[in-house]
Amino acid sequence: MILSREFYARPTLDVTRDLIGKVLVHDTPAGRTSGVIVEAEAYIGESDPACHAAPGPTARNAPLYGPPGVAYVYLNYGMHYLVNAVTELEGSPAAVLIRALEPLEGEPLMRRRRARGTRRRAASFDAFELCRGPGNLTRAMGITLQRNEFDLTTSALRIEDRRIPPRKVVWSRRIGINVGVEHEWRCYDPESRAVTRDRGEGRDKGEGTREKI
DNA sequence: AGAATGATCCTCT
DNA sequence: GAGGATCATTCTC
Repeated sequence: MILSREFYARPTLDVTRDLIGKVLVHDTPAGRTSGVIVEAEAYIGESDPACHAAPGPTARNAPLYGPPGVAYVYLNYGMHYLVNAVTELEGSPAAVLIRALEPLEGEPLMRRRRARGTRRRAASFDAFELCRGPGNLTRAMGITLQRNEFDLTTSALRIEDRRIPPRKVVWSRRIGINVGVEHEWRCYDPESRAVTRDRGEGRDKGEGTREKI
């Protein structure tokens, strides 16, 4: 079942949490790829300095101001496409960045896309490595700027509820930003091997989850 | 363990 | 013309 527009027309943090366990699907001439969302981040409004809407409306961030349930895709660092799902009502700029997936369909195609242009062989990729990180998952799924503003409720790029058993979720600070770091708006399944490894801030908690190999 | 680096290009001032 | 919601690898301490 494809997620409805109403699903996205809610507070962004609710949508972020509820997207964990849903399935991102992309159909292309090369075939279908899909994966279970296990990590996502919320970017909320012009008052969130890390949100692309922070400077006010521009040509690039226009989709954020549009209706919910639409894809916002943009190029980051000159080489990575990042995909977001626009949330909340039209005129209220907010979105959820999809950060990691567990591959479901089209894993061989994902391997080929990830290996393309590199020295690595397609077979050398670990399954959980294919869609770990927002730039990696768009590469594996063949998502480019061309998909910007696509309707996630009807198009070849969509998010479905496939009744995957509920995932455990935890919240943390967002990754890869220097402003708005105080918000714990990153939501992920701590037991998924596809989740981005936590670099950056040292852990000050007594929760010594320092992993050894 | 943490910092630096390079690939690479669209968007806004 | 500067600066990114990155990633993997290579450095330095």
